[in-house]
Amino acid sequence: MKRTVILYGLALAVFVFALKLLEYRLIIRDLSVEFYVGAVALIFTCVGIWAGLKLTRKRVVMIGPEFILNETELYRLGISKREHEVLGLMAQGFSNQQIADKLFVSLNTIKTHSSNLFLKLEVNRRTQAIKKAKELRLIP
Amino acid sequence: MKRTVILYGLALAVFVFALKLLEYRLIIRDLSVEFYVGAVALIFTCVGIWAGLKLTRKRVVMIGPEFILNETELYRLGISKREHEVLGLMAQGFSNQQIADKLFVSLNTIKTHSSNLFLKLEVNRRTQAIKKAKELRLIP
DNA sequence: AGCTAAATCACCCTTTCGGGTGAAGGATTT
DNA sequence: AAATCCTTCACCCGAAAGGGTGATTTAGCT
Repeated sequence: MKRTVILYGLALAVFVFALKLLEYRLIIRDLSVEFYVGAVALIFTCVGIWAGLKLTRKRVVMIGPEFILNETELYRLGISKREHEVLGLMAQGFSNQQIADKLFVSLNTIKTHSSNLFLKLEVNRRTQAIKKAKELRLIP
Repeated sequence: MKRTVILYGLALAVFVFALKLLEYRLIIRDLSVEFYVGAVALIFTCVGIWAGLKLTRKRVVMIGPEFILNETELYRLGISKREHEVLGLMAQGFSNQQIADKLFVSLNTIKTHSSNLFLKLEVNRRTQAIKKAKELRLIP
C-alpha cells in the first residue's frame, strides 16, 4: 500500500521532470497544451488501471479455497478437540473403525465421540453432521 | 466496454475544454504547467482505477458460490439421471429410506442405485461418495 | 483436596448401509 | 428382432452406524 503510493508519487515527479526537459529542449516545437494534457491523461489512466488492479488482485486470490474455522460456533456447541478431530475425519469419508485406528483408540471410543457429536449438532446421521459442520464452518 | 471507451474519450475532451477555459479566463493567475499536469494526472489516475475496477469487477463477482455441473465427468463415469438424483439427496444427509419416500420408489431401488453409484465413483461408503462427487463437481 | 469436563472403553440392541445376485418391464439403438 | 441401458424391485447376509447406559482415568480449575 505505502509502496504503491510512494511509487505513484515518484512516477508523477519523474514525469513532471521529463515534461520540463521537453519544454526546454524542444521549445522550438510548440507542442500544444492539449497534447501534453492528453499524453498525461493517457499515461496516468494506465497507471490508475494498474494501481487499481494491484490493490484488488489480492481480494480475488483471497476468495476461493480459504477456510476460517468458526471457533465461536465450536465453543457455543461445546464441541471438544477430540470430537472436532473425529468430525474432520468423518468428513473425509473414513469409517468409525478407520478413525479409531488413526487415533489409536478403540472403536467404542469413536462411537461415543460420534454420538456426542450428533447430539451437539442436533443430527442423527453422519452425513447430516458433515453437512451441518460445513455450513457452520467447523470443517473445510 | 464500448461505453467505457466512449465515456473515457468524452471525459478527456471535456477536461481539455475546461482547461482551455481556465487558461483564457484565469490568465492573470499564472498557473504553472506542473499544476496542470499534476491535476490531470491525479484525476485520470482516478479514472483509470475506476475503469480498471469496472472492467474486472464482474470476474470478482463470478467467483464465489457458483456451481457449474461437470457434465463431462458425469458422462465419463456413466452416471444416470436417477443415480445423480439419488446422489444429490444423499449429500443432503437423507437416509436411503427417506430418499425412497421422496422419489416414490422402494428402499431396494435406492439401494441398487446407491450400490451402482459406489461402483461408478469407486468408493464404498456414502460419505466418500459425497466427498468425491463434490470434488468432481457433480453436486454443489 | 474436591469438582468438573474430557477422554477412554465396554456391552447391549436396533437400524441403516453395503455387497452380491437375480429378474422384470420399458426405452433406445442397431 | 436383438442387444443394450435404465429403472424398478426382491431377498439374503454381514458390516457399519446409531442409541442408550454405565464406568474409569486423567487433566484443569477452584
